[in-house]
Amino acid sequence: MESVVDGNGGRSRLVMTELSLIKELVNQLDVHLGDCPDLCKHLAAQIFAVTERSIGMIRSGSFGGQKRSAGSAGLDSPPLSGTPSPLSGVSDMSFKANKRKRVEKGKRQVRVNSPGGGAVDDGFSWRKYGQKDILGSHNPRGYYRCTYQKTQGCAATKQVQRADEDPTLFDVTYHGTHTCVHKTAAAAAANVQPAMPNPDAHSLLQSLTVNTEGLTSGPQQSTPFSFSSPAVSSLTPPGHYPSSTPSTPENCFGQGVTLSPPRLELSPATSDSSYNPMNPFEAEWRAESELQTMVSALVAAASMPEPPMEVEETAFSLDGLELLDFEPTFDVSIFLV
DNA sequence: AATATTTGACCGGG
DNA sequence: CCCGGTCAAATATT
Repeated sequence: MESVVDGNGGRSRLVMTELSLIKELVNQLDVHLGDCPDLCKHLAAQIFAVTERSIGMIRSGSFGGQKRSAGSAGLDSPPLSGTPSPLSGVSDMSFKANKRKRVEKGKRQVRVNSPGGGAVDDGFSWRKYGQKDILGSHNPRGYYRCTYQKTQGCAATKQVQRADEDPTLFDVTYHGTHTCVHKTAAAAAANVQPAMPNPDAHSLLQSLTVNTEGLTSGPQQSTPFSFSSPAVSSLTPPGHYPSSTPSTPENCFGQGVTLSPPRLELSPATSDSSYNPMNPFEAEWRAESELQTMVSALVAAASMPEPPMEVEETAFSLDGLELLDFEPTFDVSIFLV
């Protein structure tokens, strides 16, 4: 690493402050989980808001002085189009000691275990729109988009592919963020006033470990993070967009979801040689995106009557921001009952 | 009838 | 031209 010529460090520090705040809020939430549901909800909402704000800070740019795409900032769909995927598992080499995995921006890859061997339900409703045989893989890859893409302009997408080795395992890659509002979840979040916060929320909280070390000194790579213009445009009903304050997060989790610590596995043998340093801001953004997702899960857990949500542990790490191999891969096991 | 899946065509990037 | 991703017509499901 070279000397960290700041310029972004300031903003980084800001974001870190935000993260610290989140941490603190989580602590409070943890403390009050037992007694006051309302307060908990409030705290959760606050956490969500702060997270959002941080994301906004990162996204609104003004890195090194220039602001990028200020107007179209409302959209939170990462580059959906225009970014191919070098991420494909490819190759038979299973889990080599390949540290840095190349995952495109805005993607979250997880490995899902579906004992039933069948459809994997992650709480969202998807609509399949394609299937492809993938080079080097024995099983085809399924392409899904959010059911509400048409009606709500939700740009979330996922790809599901059965693992070669174990047919009960699925590699799921999520793209984009849900902007839709699942009825059931929405109803739950709106009405349900759980007299007693479900215990699972507590464990979720405990595991919500935000590791901010390494975030301190901002990297110097000053390439402005430019968001390619979202492709949602026309689908999005104007006037109704969670541009800054999504009062109803996409906490549509309903089924049992188990988050386990990030694990390095399955690496695309893509020419790692000439890797282009992933934009550190992008790393931040993605990191926070993960956070947001978890917070959403938290909110969901806190407001749902009796979710079968089991949480083992979730380690969330923000370090590696200066490194290129930031690895936001989560391991998710979904239990269908 | 409306909605979801299947499947080959199509398209764009590398 | 190959490959991964998406479209869309045909088909299946409800």
